Amino acid sequence: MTAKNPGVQVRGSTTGRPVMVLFDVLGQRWTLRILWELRHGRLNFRDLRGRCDDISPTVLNARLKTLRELKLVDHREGGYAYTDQGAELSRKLATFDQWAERWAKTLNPS
Amino acid sequence: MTAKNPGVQVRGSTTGRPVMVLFDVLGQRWTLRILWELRHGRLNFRDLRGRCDDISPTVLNARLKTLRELKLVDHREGGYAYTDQGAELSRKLATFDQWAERWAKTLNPS
DNA sequence: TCTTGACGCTACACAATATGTAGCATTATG
DNA sequence: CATAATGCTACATATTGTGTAGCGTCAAGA
Repeated sequence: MTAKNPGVQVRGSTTGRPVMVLFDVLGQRWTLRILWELRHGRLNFRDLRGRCDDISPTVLNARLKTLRELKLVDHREGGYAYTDQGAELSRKLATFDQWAERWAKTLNPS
Repeated sequence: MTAKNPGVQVRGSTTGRPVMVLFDVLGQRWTLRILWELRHGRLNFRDLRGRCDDISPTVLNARLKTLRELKLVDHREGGYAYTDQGAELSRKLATFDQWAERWAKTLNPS
């Protein structure tokens, strides 16, 4: 499964519509989690892996490769971090946190 | 892999933090797509399947089951549709569309 | 009362992906 | 040199998804 650029056809869609490309990559296991954990700042491979409950390095590497290709994450001295675009996306993901808290309350009013 | 309620421990996380539950389910293949397609209004199983590029019915059913358990989707006469909570979430997803369009332009300035 | 068709699935064999552990190659440090 | 940290890769096993067939229920028409 290779990440495709938006504008190109993608698994599960014949449109190549950018949002489909995004959903395709976010819908892979661990991608959302990785983006979420990078909010802690630039992290090296092993630290990021630790934050992600010791995800298999095979998968972590595959996801990081995709995220780099899609210019959501970069890799420099010191480790992995958001690009500007990735930071924008992560700000969107951050809003899911508050939403999920409210959602959880209505699900488990306990 | 069963969907767990927020507040309960979840695959890939020891916190049970609600946003992790959300990322867990959104990170399964097809979940984002299914939520996206439901923006067309209430759809029956076969129509929804058609919108999702004829996804395997096995997976569609599994995802719908999870989404119903998490009260993001309901199933009534006429088919599947968002709950109020699901509609809130889908509004968040809708903003990804515009974002992805801009992102695509910077990726492929063509 | 017999089709016929729509619908919501389930079964199942096969294919693709993820997991988990080991460990290699490179670089820096003592 | 030896040691340790880092960024991975290899690989066998386990989990998940795919794709096709088709079943059971219901409702409408002949």
